[in-house]
Amino acid sequence: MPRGRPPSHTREQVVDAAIRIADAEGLAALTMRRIAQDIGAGAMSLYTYVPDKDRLLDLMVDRVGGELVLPAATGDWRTDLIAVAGAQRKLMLAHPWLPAAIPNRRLTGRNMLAYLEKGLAALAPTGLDGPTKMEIVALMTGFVASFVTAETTPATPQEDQVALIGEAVASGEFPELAAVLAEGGQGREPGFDRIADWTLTGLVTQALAF
Amino acid sequence: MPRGRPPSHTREQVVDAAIRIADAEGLAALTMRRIAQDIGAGAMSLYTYVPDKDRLLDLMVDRVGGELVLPAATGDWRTDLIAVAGAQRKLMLAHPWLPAAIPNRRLTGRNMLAYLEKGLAALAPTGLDGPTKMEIVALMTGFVASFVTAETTPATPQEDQVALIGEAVASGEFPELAAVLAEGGQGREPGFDRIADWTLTGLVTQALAF
DNA sequence: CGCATTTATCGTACGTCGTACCGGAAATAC
DNA sequence: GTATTTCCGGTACGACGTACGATAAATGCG
Repeated sequence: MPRGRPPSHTREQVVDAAIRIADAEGLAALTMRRIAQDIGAGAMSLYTYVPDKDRLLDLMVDRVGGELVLPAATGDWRTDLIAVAGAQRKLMLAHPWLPAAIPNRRLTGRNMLAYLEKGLAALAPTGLDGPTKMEIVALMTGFVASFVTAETTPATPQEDQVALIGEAVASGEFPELAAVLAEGGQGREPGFDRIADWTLTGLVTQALAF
Repeated sequence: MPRGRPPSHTREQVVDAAIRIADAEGLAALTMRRIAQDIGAGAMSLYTYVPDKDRLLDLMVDRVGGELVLPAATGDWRTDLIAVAGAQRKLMLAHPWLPAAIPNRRLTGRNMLAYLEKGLAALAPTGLDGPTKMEIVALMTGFVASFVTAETTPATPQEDQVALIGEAVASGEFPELAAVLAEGGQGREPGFDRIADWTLTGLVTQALAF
């Protein structure tokens, strides 16, 4: 039997509440007091379950990492790799704070290791060496994070930005930019699946050709 | 002649001091009070030159963007694009806070527009449509930022991480990861130039093939 | 010159944050 | 009972961004 006063909550409850808040209101709204309030505890009680806010973020990242669902590997690296990227994007769209929270957190838990494992497994048929496979998985993660960040940031065409671009184009110093803007949206943006295919296929193909 | 009390400093001085601090001590050490102290002013005086800290970050990003130096374009998109990526990496290595500061700041000033222009110019010979070129430049920026972040983060092999990986590998649930680790460093990490070449060449090649 | 006007300076202060500290509460072991 | 262990959470500290407003320093006008 455990000695001492029994805990009123669990680490999981704390992490879940934090994820719920971050999902709904963003990372900026995620404060220790807010989490405590959500689970009906005093602010300082959280420190029974989590050493500090930074570790809590680690735990959040690893926890949502467990939500990654992937179809069974087909053995075709192209298909499998794109599937991993797509699953990751889906995860990041469900948890928009994720791209901002990931950067420095290398391998924070088993779920992140599992993700890495999936990426490596998808690349296994290519026969690439270990460091290259690691690099490609890391690159893929970064790429997906960048894409989703751009995707979820509402494109903010602020007045001052419009003015800036307008006069820049008018100045004639940015001919390529002017051409692209003049062209309008006729080319249509490529979209995630196409971009992911280009990026990953291109990257692996080049690595193999080397 | 301007009326009123003349300013004791300039916006440039404020931005420069901020960059100096961020370069030397990181973004976390960049506080308004610290900047003010550095230039010998009261904290609140800064607000004469800058509306708030967030705009100051915009100004910092755009300012260092002016340091980008590129060799003359050769007309070969592969060479030119890699040159742009390399210059951007150099910039980020000189200002390690840059990758963290860029994310949401779309086109904060003329220097960032100039960077975009360079990227588009490098891609001009490919004949790709506007949106695709824009996407590729954005992807390139994100990729370089990811790479430099990984590069400048001191790889932190913390005890707990080592333990985590150790037991994970021992559990047998991560065969691919185990294989890569067992393989040792024989494959040698590819390095930026190689990676950039693979990524960009692969990406453009795939886009062209479409 | 004096005086109104304009602009910059910056001390004080407020609200918020992460979290150190520590007395009190709640459980078990003896 | 009492000692021991563990968790709870109020209070408080230092740091942050920055609103406010009194004060200072310049010009333009009489």
